Amino acid sequence: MVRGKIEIKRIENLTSRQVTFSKRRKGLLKKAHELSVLCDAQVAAIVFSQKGKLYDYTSSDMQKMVERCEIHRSEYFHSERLQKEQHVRDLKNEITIMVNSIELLQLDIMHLRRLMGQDLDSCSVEELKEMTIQIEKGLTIVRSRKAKLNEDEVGRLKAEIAGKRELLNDRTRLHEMFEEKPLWMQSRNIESEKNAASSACENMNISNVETDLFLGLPRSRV
Amino acid sequence: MVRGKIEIKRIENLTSRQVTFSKRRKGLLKKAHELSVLCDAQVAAIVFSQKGKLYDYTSSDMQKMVERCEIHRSEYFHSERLQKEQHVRDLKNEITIMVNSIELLQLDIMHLRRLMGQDLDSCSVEELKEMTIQIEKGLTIVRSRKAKLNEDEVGRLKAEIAGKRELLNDRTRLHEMFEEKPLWMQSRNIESEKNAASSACENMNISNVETDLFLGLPRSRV
DNA sequence: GACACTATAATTAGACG
DNA sequence: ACGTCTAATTATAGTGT
Repeated sequence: MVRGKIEIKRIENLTSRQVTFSKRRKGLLKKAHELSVLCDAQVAAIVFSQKGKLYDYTSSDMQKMVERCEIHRSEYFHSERLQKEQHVRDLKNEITIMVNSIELLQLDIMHLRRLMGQDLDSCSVEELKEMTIQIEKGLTIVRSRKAKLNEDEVGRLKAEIAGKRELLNDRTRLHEMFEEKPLWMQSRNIESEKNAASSACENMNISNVETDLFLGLPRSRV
Repeated sequence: MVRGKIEIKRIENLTSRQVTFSKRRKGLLKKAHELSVLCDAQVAAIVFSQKGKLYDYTSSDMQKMVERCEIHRSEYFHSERLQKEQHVRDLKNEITIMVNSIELLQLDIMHLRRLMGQDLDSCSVEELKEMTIQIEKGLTIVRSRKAKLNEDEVGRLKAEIAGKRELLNDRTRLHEMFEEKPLWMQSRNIESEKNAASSACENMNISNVETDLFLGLPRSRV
């Protein structure tokens, strides 16, 4: 066999292959380095042995570039991650706050429902006593509010009637001044005045009765 | 100048540098290929020209490895991302449900609060009338519940007293049978019986009065 | 495995087209 | 920008230590 020349195909002899690997690997990395220096280029040469061991050359620019890329990627990844984690934390906080709100509201409702006569099984006599007082207070307030609204309405109606009566008086005086009193006018006016007065009285009585009733016994209203 | 030998440092002449880049680059990639074939190794050689153009060689194993790595990474990234997005969606759904719950609870509370006499300004006379009826129903239920508890208590106490009295009678009879009646025993027992009876009576009276009052006028209790 | 030696193959600088 | 030629350099297969 002529010393030197070989075919480019897998070397079957293990020792020979390992030796060649060592020599040529060194040569490759050297050439990669020479190329990057001579020509000012970015060069990377990476070799894994069959056993998985790594041998490599990377020009400084290449290394910087790869590093920068990695840093960028990991920084972006990291910041995106942090942002999302913060978002999740915010949502969980919101949920916690809501759970608390709901619990408070439910307590509130439970209390109010009991005041309306629901779920009284767990209440003691003392609690029931306290609740009765609270309900009565509420009832008093609702009733007085209703009474006030009714009184306001009565006042408004009275004022309306008073206004009409005055208008009527003015008209009558006007007719007297001109001594023009046709029968129909006289009788009609007196009649309407009577009606207005009595209906106002009726209204007043009704509202008074109602007001009295609101402050009195509930049963007596039926 | 001796033809051939050069120093390993940046070639200043542009043309010369470009020529050398071309020749040596080709040589490097060829050597990378030869190494991978001869020694059955995974080899990658990557070169960027100054203009940013890429020239590379990667042995097939290397390429597969890199591809597999990328696929794995992107699959993992994708699945992680999907999982997190689903989590965020779940949290948002939870919040929506809670917001709805809170709104419903608040409506409930608003109604119940009005029944307890708060925020009545916006209520019409008709609404107030309806509310009064509701409150009275609630009040009746709370009162009858309280009355029932009190009656139960009274029943329990009466039974207790009856039991004690019987026991006392038994003992007295026993003493009569043996004609042993020391003064201290007789007096003490009668006294305790009296106390028990009177306190039970007191309780009964109070509960009767209270029950009557609850069904009567609120004002009359003050 | 690593190193040294050496004959020979392979690469390539410089020049020219 | 690329191919060719040529002399000289460099890399390395085979061998031995």
